Amino acid sequence: MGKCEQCIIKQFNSLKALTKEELVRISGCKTSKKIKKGEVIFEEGEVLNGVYCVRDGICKLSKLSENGKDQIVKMVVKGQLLGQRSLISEESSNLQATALNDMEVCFIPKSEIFADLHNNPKFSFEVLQDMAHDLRDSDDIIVNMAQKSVRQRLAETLVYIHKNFGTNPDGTLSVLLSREDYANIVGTATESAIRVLSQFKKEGFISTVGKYIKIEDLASLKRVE
Amino acid sequence: MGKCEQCIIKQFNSLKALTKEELVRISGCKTSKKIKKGEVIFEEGEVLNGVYCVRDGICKLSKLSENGKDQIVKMVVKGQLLGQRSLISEESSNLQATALNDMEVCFIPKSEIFADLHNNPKFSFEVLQDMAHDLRDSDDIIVNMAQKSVRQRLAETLVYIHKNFGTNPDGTLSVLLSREDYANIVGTATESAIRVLSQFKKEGFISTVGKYIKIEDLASLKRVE
DNA sequence: ATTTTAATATGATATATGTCATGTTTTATT
DNA sequence: AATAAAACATGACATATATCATATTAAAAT
Repeated sequence: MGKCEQCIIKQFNSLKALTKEELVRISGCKTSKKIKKGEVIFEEGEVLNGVYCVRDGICKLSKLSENGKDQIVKMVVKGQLLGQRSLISEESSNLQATALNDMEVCFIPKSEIFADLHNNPKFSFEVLQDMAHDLRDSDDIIVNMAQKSVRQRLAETLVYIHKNFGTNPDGTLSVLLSREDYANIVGTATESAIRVLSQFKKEGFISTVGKYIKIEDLASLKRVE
Repeated sequence: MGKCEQCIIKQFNSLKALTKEELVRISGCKTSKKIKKGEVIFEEGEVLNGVYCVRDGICKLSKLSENGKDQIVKMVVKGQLLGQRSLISEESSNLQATALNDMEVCFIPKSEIFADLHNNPKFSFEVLQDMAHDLRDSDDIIVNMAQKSVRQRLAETLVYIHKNFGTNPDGTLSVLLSREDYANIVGTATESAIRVLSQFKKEGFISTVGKYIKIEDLASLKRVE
């Protein structure tokens, strides 16, 4: 099992603020885990006893609505921490985490994180900044949900995924989502998401390579009204 | 001007984690301010040089959407801190704060807050918990926006205001919002908000006393489908 | 007190989106 | 390879909500 002190992944999250000694200590009690595509990492209502540091892959965070739909609230990729919010508020998780492709994560027990949060102000400030950033993102999502059309939201989702999660060598979006996933991000019916994507295809904004989506006209997608 | 060490308000927010000495120091450089109903406390894009501790009154945090509507994302009341997210991320504010009634706030300079965030882990943990809580709320709002009807969202808004901001002696909601405000919370057209509120009145779920709304049947409002 | 302005209310209609049905294609399973 | 099961696609129609128009009422301003 790899050592946290030497792991590059930590550069991308708050763990970078830890000292060498703290990392060695954490390294000693962390557990690595492989998670298969589609597997649930934790469920809504589950009590988390630590955080996950995502070494590879991507997952979705969703919340079941009363109408039976599973609204996707956020996606967490390689480099990011997973479960920090629930850990800090010491409540059970309000979201379910599901792997969107094969993942590799390290689980760090709560006690270790808490120790560092209380002893290393640099670390807790990093976590604070992280959450402040998430909060800003949430505000934007709320405004989009409330004020924009499905067409606009879907266009923005594609642009967001392109920008943040990148593309494969052939230019297709590296994250593979089902039409239902797209619907659950945007907050619409699966059929509506399908229709809008078909429309984007007709308009030449996107193309599809098998199940993968390729953005053909980013500028137009950004301009969608 | 009152002293922070003796102020009861701090019991309701993260400032309670500060030591007596820290409070005395903050007390020395804070400034009190009265804000009239309708006044803007800070604008979207404005750089905040500190946080506000709300001693009295209530304000709305909103974000202007491209379609010209001003989506209300959160309300901040007496006892809470205002502007902490922007302060921590060291970005300009992504939201505008507007007083919903006459307010009394204390402004605490950024340097003081930062000093304590870096030196008092109890304090920074309190702020962390605060933000974790806000994040959870945001998740819920996103799901509601995405999956519930205007009628449901408006019913929930009334229940939320009733529960969190309380009532006047005559039972009316103590927070006075225009129909436009309700529309901007729920993310709908003003006319739609008016229609739904009229409907609630017809159904006997609420009544109105002048501009004030009184909840007559909380159970039914909670059950609105 | 009168006028002006803003807020609330309601009808008529347009539009976006949801729902249901059905067909096709792709992916899994035997 | 054949079958079953998902995922994707599209039409027809229902419904929620937005928009525009126009009253009515309440609050400000003169």
